[in-house]
Amino acid sequence: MNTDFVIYNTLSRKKEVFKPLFEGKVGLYICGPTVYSNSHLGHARPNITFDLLFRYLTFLGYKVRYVRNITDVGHLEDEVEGSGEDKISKKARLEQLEPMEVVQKYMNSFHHNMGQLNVLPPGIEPRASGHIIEQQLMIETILKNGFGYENNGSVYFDVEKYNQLYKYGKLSGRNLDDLKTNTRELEGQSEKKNPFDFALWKKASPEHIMRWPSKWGEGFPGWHLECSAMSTKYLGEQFDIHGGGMDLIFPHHECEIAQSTASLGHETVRYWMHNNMITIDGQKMARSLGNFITLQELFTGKHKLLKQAYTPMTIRFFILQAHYRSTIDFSNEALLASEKGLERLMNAGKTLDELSASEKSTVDIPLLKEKCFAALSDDLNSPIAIAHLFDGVRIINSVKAGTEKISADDMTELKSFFHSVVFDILGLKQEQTTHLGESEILKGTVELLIRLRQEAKANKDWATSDKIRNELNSIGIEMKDTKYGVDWKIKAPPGLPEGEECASNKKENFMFGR
RNA sequence: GGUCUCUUGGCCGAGUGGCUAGGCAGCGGUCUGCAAAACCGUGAACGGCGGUUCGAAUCCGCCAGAGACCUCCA
Repeated sequence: MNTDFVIYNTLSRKKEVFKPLFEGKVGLYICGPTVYSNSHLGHARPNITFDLLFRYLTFLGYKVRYVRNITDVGHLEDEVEGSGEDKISKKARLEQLEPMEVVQKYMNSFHHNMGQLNVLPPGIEPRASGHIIEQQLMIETILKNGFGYENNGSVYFDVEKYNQLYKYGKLSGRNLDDLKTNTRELEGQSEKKNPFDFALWKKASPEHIMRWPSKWGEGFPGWHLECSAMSTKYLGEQFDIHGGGMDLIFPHHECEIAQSTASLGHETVRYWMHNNMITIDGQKMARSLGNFITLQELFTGKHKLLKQAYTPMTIRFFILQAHYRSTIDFSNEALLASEKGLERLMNAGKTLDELSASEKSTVDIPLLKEKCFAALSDDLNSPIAIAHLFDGVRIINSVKAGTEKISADDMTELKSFFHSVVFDILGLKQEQTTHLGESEILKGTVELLIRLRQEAKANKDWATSDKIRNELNSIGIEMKDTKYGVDWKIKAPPGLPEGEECASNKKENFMFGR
């Protein structure tokens, strides 16, 4: 493979050939979650996108230092003086928990969900709360360099001053004049020189429970500082790639650039990558908009918008079927299409192991492979790569059917290619179909019925065998004869109103016979 | 209001100045006692109006619609 790996750099708004700072090594920093509630479908997107990036870089032979932070200090909900309260402490009050208990709970839940989605853990997962000193030191440097000012126990970044030497707004394509006219004036911003200045350190009000001592008084770090401090600590004063959601471009990443530049005198990030949003009815899915579906809800089907449960791999495949810089619109139809498509892809993987080789190939495996990797190297074009995989699926099935032939060498090549792309790079996996909550009694009963039906079939007693299948179907158990045996699953029980909690689509691929 | 992006067949989604995206659904077939599944094959699209061009869905302009950011957000 000689193709260059090209990535879209938000900073230049162009695709650029990726050249790491140090030969063979990549420093990668991803903005992780703020852990104050369960992860939703929207969170799956950056994590899967950058998991794909990490996996692909690794596949290309790079040694990747992969850092993804956990925000556990809490960003301010608003800046209204006196009522400033961060998300984590607010949640803590509601749930009567220690802030760190909340953090732990949702961090665990996040890790669990990521594991289900087969998202690989980063090499370093630093927490903002564990890097207060680093953040304070950075503030001191920024103050020393003249880009910040202290007022009433809080420290702010002086954007105007910064803009005189550097350009504030280069990542998001803004200029300060526009910001001056368009930044909303919020109440109680009298501490700031300008409304677009942002906090580096914020004085904690008496009721604020997350607080640390500092030379400016008790308080907590500003919202953007942790990423600047921690990325520098673990990846150095300059590193290759920084990723995150598009909604973080402004102000979060813009502020990061300003902070890093103000303290170091130069920028730290070489390539900025941003994933687009998941939409629902055409609108961004977000916690603040209340239109989100948690991953847990998706996996269990317990949400009023869900017609059924979707497995983690279906979600992963759904996300990979769109390019990361496009929006994807959520719908049951789209997810169902992904579920079916994924099944087809995975079945082909199994079929691949059953193929027999011929003298010569009638199919072009090297070309397939080349096209697929070209797509991945073109700014991680996973939908195109998947389209080529489906060409591979057709080849596999056609060879199986005898309408195409494949040589032994090509078959080895195809197997290795298929395995690399599907499992190692796209990070898909064969899902263990489990019986979520289904009782052993039910399982035993269905197995008994299957056995009775097999016997009826053996006797060509079609009346009985159809009766068993049809009546099970009418009470909500679907039975299918496959070439490997009998496949059954519980489908949505009839008569349940839309959105009612039900054990729909708990897939049970119990293979009976053979 | 400012900045930016998008508008593709029934649905989801790629891509491109002339050459099949792909998946799902539909349709036709193979297989099967039947059904389903599986597999093979297949029709169908580029918001509207102008312009540039031998040729535009792809480039430019205008219009319409949708969205993102401008406050926390993945």
